[in-house]
Amino acid sequence: MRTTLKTIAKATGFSINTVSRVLRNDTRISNETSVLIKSKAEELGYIPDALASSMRNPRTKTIGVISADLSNPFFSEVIKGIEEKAEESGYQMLMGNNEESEEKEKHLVKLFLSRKVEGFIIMPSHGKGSSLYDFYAALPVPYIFAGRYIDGLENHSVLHNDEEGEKSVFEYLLSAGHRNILYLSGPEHISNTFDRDMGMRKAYENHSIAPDSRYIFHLPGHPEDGYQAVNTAINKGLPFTAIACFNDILAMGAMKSLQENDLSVPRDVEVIGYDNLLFSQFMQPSLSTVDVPKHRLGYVAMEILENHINNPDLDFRTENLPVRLIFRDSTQER
Amino acid sequence: MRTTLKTIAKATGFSINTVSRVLRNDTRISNETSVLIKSKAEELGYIPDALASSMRNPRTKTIGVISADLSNPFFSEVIKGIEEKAEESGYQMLMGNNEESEEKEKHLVKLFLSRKVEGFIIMPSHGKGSSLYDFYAALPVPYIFAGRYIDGLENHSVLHNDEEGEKSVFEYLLSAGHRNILYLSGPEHISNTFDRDMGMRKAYENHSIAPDSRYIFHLPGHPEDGYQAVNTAINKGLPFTAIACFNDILAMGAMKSLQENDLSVPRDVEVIGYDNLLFSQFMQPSLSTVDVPKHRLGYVAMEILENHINNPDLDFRTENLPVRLIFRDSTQER
DNA sequence: GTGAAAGCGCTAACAG
DNA sequence: CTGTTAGCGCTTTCAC
Repeated sequence: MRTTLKTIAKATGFSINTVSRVLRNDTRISNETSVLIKSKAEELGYIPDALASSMRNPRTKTIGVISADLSNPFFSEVIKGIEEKAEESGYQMLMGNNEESEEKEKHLVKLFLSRKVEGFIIMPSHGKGSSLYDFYAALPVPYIFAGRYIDGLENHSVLHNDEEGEKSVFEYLLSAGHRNILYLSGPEHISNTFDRDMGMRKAYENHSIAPDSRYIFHLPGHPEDGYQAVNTAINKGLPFTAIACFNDILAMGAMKSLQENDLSVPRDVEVIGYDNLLFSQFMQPSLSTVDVPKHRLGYVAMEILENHINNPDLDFRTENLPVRLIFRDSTQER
Repeated sequence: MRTTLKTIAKATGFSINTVSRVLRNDTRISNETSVLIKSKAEELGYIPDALASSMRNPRTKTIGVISADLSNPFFSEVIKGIEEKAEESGYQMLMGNNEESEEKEKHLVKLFLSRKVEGFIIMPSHGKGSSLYDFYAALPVPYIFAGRYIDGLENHSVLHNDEEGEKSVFEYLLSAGHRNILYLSGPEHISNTFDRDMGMRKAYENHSIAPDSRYIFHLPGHPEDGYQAVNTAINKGLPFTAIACFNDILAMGAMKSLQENDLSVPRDVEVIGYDNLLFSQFMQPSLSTVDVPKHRLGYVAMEILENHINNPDLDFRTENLPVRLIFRDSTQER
């Protein structure tokens, strides 16, 4: 039989209640009693039943974290940030993977709700034209979207200024004189793609140039996609002198294609990634990229969530973290 | 007020019990009743309280997953494998990070136990000379160590044949004629380092050569460590023609140093990594490495854990997954 | 087929 | 300072 408060109560002669109070460090308990009960609890290997406790005390100290893909290094950095703050605040994480499916995401949220999580941090699978607007709007607990947003629920998001980030990339490339820039963009159903495309367009506008749609690829974002896209461009005879990528992983694939085609980076082609993943500084040549504060994104999301948990009436508002273009060896400028 | 079984019972005129039965798809319920109650539950937005349910029904369908570092791409692949099988089996994951500390690990295990997890998958922070032997040996639920083991609890582990893996690396290098091989090994407190060092030694033995301790570095395993170690070797004037690394991340740093020192890979120096992380095939030159079945490791660990949860009397036994040396462009052989 | 009653382990409210 | 009582939401046992 598992040791419960009852076991300890019987063993010490006190009431269950007193034992409970001692173990929660409640006031108004004599020191002797406290010491006695605590040592007995230790002796019996008492493990509190957090589930039973949550039945009376609604604070489960648990949050739900749902990401698109646990194995993606971008998300895992974010999750680490979440974990760090959660741990500091005494929260535990229930984790799941939406596998880029809205159905799966909804299912997980329900499951976690059933487990009485006090709030959610979600990296939603779909943002633009999400079918989950109503679902989220009706959620009984606070929720924060990290790194992405859902149309109409922008105020629940912590973002990293995607528009500015991509704009700075194209400002650099256009100012450097490039006129044939391959743009390996992201999947169209997420907000990041939308915002970065917007940044790209604004940069073109500033230079009074119309972007050429033949140069824009919307890709899932894996290394092979970048590799294929660049191969395709080369085979089609599409001339280009620069490549802007939606993420470092695409850039990795793109560089591979360039190398195989004997195009030198940055002499023949300048390449810029996005995200600043750890490995990007170790590539050959090292990758110029937009630094996204991944760890901080997660940390801040948890900070905000906790704030909302503790202050249910607080209004939600969008938080937008700054990004920064970092020059390394894959660009002329350094 | 939250919708409970009671709410639905009141609304339909049935007893709480009947409602509970219907919602659990228990037998002996008339079809009419079932349909009526289910539609009412849907209408009222009923969310089952999994915590209350667990009080009577000990199956919480939750496991605890503790890893050394969520942001490490190796672990995140493993975790994805765990997640996949867990999801298939209807399990949820409570996740935490031991930050390479045994104290933190123990604390997390207790916390999760309190949450009534049915079992654990752990990537322990320390293996050789762990102080947690007694603690684990007394755990009231099944537990599996993934990728590492703790002395004396080897039978609780799913491993990837570390000794064989490193042996194959050194067999290749020694057979290719290398006699000055830099070995950037891992931290001494984990089992992987111990086993791989053993593999290295056996390979040397096969060739009747004594390994030179000046060539062996035990490092934490970050890119900077590899970078520094190779710089140090070069500055000391230590001659070498090959580098074997404990992981791809170290290899990444090592290659950077080589490139800065105008040493050509693989012409001047052959480099071999370990783990076969995604990015290793996209490095320049692409990295020869030992492929570790990371995803499978997690998947199998969860399979085994589930088996033990369902069959408490089952004996634990070590599972050892095969690894394979993959030749790419950082070695002469391809 | 359905209901009444008991109880999982804990905490809160009240009493003394 | 400590004990008694009630009840969180659910499932189980035993009736009918």
